[in-house]
Amino acid sequence: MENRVIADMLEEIADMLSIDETPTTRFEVRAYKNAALTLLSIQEPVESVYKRGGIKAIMEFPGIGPGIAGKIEEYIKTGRMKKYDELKRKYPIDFKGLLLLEGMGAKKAITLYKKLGIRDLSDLKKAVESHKVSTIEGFGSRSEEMFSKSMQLQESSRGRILLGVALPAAESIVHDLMDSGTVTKVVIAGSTRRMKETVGDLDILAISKTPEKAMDVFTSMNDVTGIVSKGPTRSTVSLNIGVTCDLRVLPPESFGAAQQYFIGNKQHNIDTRKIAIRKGYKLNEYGLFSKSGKIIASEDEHDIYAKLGMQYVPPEMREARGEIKLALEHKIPTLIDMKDLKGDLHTHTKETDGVNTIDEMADAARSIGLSYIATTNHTKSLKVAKGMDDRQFAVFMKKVDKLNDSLDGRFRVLKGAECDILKDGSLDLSRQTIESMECVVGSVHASFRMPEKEMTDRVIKAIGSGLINILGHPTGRLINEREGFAIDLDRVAQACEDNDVALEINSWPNRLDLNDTNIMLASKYKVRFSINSDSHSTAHYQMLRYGVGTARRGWLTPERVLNAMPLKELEKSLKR
DNA sequence: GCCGTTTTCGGCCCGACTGTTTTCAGTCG
Repeated sequence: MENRVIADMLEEIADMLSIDETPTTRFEVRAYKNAALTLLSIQEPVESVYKRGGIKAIMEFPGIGPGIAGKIEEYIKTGRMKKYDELKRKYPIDFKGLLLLEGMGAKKAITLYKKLGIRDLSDLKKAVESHKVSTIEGFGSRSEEMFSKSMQLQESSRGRILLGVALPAAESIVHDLMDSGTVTKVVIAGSTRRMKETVGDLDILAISKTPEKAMDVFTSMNDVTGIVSKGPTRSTVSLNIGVTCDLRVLPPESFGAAQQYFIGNKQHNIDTRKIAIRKGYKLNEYGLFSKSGKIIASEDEHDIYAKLGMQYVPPEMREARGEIKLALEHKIPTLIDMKDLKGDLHTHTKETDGVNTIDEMADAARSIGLSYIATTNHTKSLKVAKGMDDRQFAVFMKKVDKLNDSLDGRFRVLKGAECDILKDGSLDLSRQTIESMECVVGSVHASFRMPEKEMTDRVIKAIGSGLINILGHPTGRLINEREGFAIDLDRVAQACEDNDVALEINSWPNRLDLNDTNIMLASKYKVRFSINSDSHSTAHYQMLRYGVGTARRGWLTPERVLNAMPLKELEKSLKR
């Protein structure tokens, strides 16, 4: 059972309690919401926490006390939660679906249910189409329009877009604004800035002497499909990629505070504000203020953290996963950065399903500042990708030798393969072929649907073979397309530690596998990680930044990253 | 309902915008 299930129930309890608001329920509502947030942020299923340490162990988590822990226990034991059921009988509403809509909160949802019997999105759609919603007190034609627009947007985008779509889009907006000369400073904020794997909307912050003109540029960009709202300080547009984008124009003196505030995430901000309060300050999006209202810091984010006695927190870490404590202790690690990458250990060529020659791949890698790559074509069982057999690899490796000779030490191509880990855990090439290679990625590409134990045993057998250097895309998930396969990552990471095998962070925006939380989980073991592009063309190297972003979200330092090593050191490390 | 470097009672993050009002509730980030 996923923690999300229980978190959703707690969230709904909060929604339903919020309707009969009294001074006491107001904070009860907040307590349930906080507990839901906590559940979403913990990696271990709360069910196994409970099995291990009972109700006491659940109460260890912040925001979960005896009341809510008791309800979680009840749900784990009986599959029901009395309080939830009682409230739900009173309000049989699909809060989760309805509250995704712009301008819809719990109170409006309940009003719509009481007056019109609306329980879910399809009810609401009918009511909006027949203009019944605007007959209700407190709702007007604008509300109707907004709900209608929001439902359409949701249908077309189904929520969130990939970072690989969001970041280039945000960068292009930044570029357009700078180019127009209407802004003097502009930055990306929000989950895009935190390099979250999916993004629900874009946030851009700017300083402008001519806000109206900046907003004109913003709302008339090519990619804009509609204007949701437009004002001098804030405008929102819909983009053709299926999400909305906010532009906020800010006074220069509060640009730092605004960044701190709009980069988020929400819980990180709340925690930071609490630190401010403890110090007798007040923190908001305009600055850090003393009790008397004197500005302590505001122009520069770094100053704000410093004045709070904290180390600067890189945006990718701002997820309320313990970074606040580290910042207070001045123990924020120096995270891996793009410039730390010396090479790329997972690339393909036209011999299999790539589009470029090995010469072109090497050349492109060198031109972005890398000093080596491993060429890792697919193996024979992956027929769709024209996987190669032992004989074909022998021929190809001669070509690589020749290329390396001609490069004369200016760049190095390591011979390798992305070798399929077959159903029984054996490898898709002969031992002899693999032993003649320098860097081998082992990957699961078929028979995904195995029970967890079987899959874990399969992968661990490959790790223990002493023949692979890197476990490729370890969970096999495809964001918004396919769940990862069932695998016990603790056991896999332990096996990697024992056999000196690195775990891949695959940089494809629809993979990002391992993801941030799995990186944190695996980091408990003495394993290295390899941030690879899995390039199938020279253009794909640019995806490395998504892998690096994900590694930073997982708090990785360069020392833990295999391909942050200089070539000499790497070669030693790859010896099997 | 949760929580404790002013604590086991009395607080709980905060400001702005929107639509619908005529002074504000609800929603959002």
